[in-house]
Amino acid sequence: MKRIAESTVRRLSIYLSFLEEIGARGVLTTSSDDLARLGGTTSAQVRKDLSFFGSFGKRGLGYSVPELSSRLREILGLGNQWHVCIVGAGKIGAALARYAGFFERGFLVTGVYDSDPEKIGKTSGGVTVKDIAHLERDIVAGKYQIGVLTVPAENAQQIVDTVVRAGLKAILSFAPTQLTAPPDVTLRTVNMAMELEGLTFALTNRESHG
Amino acid sequence: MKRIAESTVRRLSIYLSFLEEIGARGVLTTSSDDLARLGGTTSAQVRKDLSFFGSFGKRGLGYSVPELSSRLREILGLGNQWHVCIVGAGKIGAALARYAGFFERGFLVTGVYDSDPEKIGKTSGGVTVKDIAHLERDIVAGKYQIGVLTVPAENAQQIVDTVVRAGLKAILSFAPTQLTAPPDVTLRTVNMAMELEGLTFALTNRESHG
DNA sequence: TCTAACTTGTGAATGAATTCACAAGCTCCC
DNA sequence: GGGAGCTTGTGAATTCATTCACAAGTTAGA
Repeated sequence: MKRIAESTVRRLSIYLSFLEEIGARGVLTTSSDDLARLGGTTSAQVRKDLSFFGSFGKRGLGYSVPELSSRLREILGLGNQWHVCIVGAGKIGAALARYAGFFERGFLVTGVYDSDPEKIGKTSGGVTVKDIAHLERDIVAGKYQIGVLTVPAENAQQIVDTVVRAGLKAILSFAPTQLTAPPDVTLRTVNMAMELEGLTFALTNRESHG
Repeated sequence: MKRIAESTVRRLSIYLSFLEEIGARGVLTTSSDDLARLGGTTSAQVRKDLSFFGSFGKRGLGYSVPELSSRLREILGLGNQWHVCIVGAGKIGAALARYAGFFERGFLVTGVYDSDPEKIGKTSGGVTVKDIAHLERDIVAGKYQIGVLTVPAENAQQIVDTVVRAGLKAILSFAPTQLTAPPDVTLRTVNMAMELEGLTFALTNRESHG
């Protein structure tokens, strides 16, 4: 398969959530134009994005909402359930652990880890907090496919190294620092400071803003 | 000024945080090569990114850490303090409100709003939760330059419309839905579901992963 | 069956971002 | 002062992503 751009995958997510929304309202058919309007893009872009994976529409008619939803879920790997561990039982970790949206999409938060003895053994978002000393062992045992890191910037790289060594291949980090992982590991970082700086940059430099 | 790509701005943020880190350790000089290694990019990319804004280095020698830090802070608009309101006093809103990293970078969370009477009047992250009915008035009064939205997907677009009407020009949303705003408003969305789907896509389709 | 009205799927064209490659400039040391 | 050794800044080349434009396929109705 040809390499797919990250931007394409992001748009597929957007299309899917739109499809699920209109599907729930009973809409049976849609068009690349509809999908584009909601996703803030163009119909050509929608068709090109989908064309990387096959042809799912009918010329003259458009796309079947249930069918395209199901194909997109499959492409995005949402067919099966994924076991997620959260590392760092702070406020954000707790908020994520109990976030219902995850569950709906097939993500099961089945473990929360922390190093603070004060937190270990207590519950966070319906899950008992485990000692981070057991994290590596649990990953090796195959308990998780995805790790979400909500730890301070100082510890983040070391934890990435640990979970990677244990065999985890997918990591989502909320630590405000740049991290590195081997190429066979997918690592995404959400950095709030960076997002805010994107805003202040725009606020400061908008003599001519598109 | 030429239009600057969002990816460039993101990298500037990375460079800055690296510069501040080594600056705190007393390092006085660095090179595009150092900056590249930490930022996960190339030295040519670093120099190109900086070249959009001027020339800050000395050939043969590199960059002065304090000087480049200060120029980047200026470019990113971090010279002045920014007043931030958080809309939605749930778990994530509370976590953000008390996040110290914001303060260090010059972001002051001076207002938290919610529509739930149970929450109004209580404190969240050191700030008293205000009635969302007052939000528009407070923005019009110039209390905030940046809004952070941690509200359910269903309400998000309506709140965007409200704060935009009130004159806010910079919005960071954590709602798991696609939002639209006029072109003179900078809107960034962090969508956890989308990030996780990026991971499951990679996990599912990695017969050949670069 | 034939035509009109649509909408997809996709090569080709364009546009944007990254990488290359090297001249220009700075420092150090003899 | 002059050469060696670095590192920047930047046009040119390349790679990657988006948009264009239209042939091909589908439906509906006469």
